[in-house]
Amino acid sequence: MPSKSTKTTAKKTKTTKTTNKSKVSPKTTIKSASTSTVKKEVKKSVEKKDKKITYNTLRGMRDITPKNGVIWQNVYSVIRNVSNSYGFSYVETPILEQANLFIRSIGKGTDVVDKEMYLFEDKDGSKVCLRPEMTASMARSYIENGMQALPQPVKVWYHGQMFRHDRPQAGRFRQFYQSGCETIGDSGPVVDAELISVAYNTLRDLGIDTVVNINSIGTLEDRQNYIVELVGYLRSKRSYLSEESKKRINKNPLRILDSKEKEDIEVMEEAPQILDWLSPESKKFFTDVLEYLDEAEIPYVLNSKLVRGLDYYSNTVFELYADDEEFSNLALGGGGRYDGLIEQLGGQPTPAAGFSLGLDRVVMILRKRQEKLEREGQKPVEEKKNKVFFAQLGIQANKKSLYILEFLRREGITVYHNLAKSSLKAQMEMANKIGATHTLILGQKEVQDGSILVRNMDSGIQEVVDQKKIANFVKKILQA
RNA sequence: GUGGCCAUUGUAUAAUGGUUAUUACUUCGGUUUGUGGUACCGACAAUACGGGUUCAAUUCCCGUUGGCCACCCCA
Repeated sequence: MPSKSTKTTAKKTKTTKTTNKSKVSPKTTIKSASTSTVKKEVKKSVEKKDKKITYNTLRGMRDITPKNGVIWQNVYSVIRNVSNSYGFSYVETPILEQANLFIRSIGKGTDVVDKEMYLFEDKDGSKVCLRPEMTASMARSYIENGMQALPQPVKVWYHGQMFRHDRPQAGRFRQFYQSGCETIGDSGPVVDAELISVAYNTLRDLGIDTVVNINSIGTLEDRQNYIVELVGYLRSKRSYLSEESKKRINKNPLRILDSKEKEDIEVMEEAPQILDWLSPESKKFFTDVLEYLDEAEIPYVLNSKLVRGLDYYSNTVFELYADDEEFSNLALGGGGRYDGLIEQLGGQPTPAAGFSLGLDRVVMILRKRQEKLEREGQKPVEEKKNKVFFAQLGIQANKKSLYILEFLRREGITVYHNLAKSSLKAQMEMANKIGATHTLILGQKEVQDGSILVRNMDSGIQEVVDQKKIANFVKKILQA
């Protein structure tokens, strides 16, 4: 990870440096404004000439490097397995969308739309934006592709980059990765519970135990009634609220519920609870969801202050937090039901629910844990396995190498190699560095014999193996 | 968007208002030709950018950019 700042260095060459020094050397002691300006201008031009232009990632964006690649692939693989086994189909949608899609669905007045969207004009003047989340895109895709004609509900999963112009922070980036599931076309509470179960178990399979925070914000009608009541209460306590929350009374009163300000927390203790304002149907729905969770043995906490910032949610809302003090402030995922969204975006009235996981945060936790283990001297699991390196020597062997590698690959065998190196010594060094337990050596002699030399890197014992039998021989090594 | 801390090679570091900016690791090459781990030799590689103060700035000051962290918000 970038523990240090990115280096955007303009690299001066040595020659530049020396020229600079001599140009600015104190020999020239004549004090005159004009000469010193001239000196500086000369210095500038010399420097600029030799400066290498370097490029770096934009703020809040980052590379996934080979060092972290393994862990990301592992995360993807777990997500794929879990999502597929619950019957979700893989989908993708474009990163660039019409801006209005998000403005209408997420809602004006939310920070995501008002402050954080990567919004710009396309060449034809239309407003487009980098997607800040996936649910609206998926709803659009459902309508546009006529998925109401598919057996309902349509269950999909995805992963991809989202963009929000936020100030970067621990576990927060401007380009961030989300993976999630959406179930569109079924209004049953079991759908909500299943989604929570998928989210919960995905994280559990990755080795992260979580606690589900859950709440119901009812239907739009429930919520409107509640907001009237809440605003009334807040106005009566206005003078006790924080400055920030005073502004929120009109703009976004629900947000005051989860404020972290001391004053606000005190005021909110007496505030009306949304659960008391749910219609009987909403209440029933919520208790049903909870019963499913109980049966599934998924740990959850009722959190009446959980509201979530996107307008399209209705009834169930939830967030998952790591059951680990070190990371307890970061939501690893969240979601909820959004029964009104498809209709709002121009489709048939269609119930739906979904969740997404913040993969950057998941990876961050996994990486920190791995680093901790490494500090304690434990080898990563990967390095404990047997690894095979292939080395070649001489032109004939070198030319034959690609054939052998492909032959082994078809047998499902992974071999590390560096065909660009010619000296055996250099290849042995490399084999050692990557932690190979065995090295296959193909030289002039072996090409003629139709054999391959197999060296055990620990014992140094070498065996001559017939090329025809090499695949099975290597398989045995890798299985051991 | 607001605030705090920070910025020297790929990584981790040392030093200084004034000769060639330290050291280690990594990378690359070598210590004679078909054998790695150790040892030895060598090479590449940095003061984020812009401006100011100064005879002289990597060092002091300001701005910008970026990083870390918190708020806001969210995943």
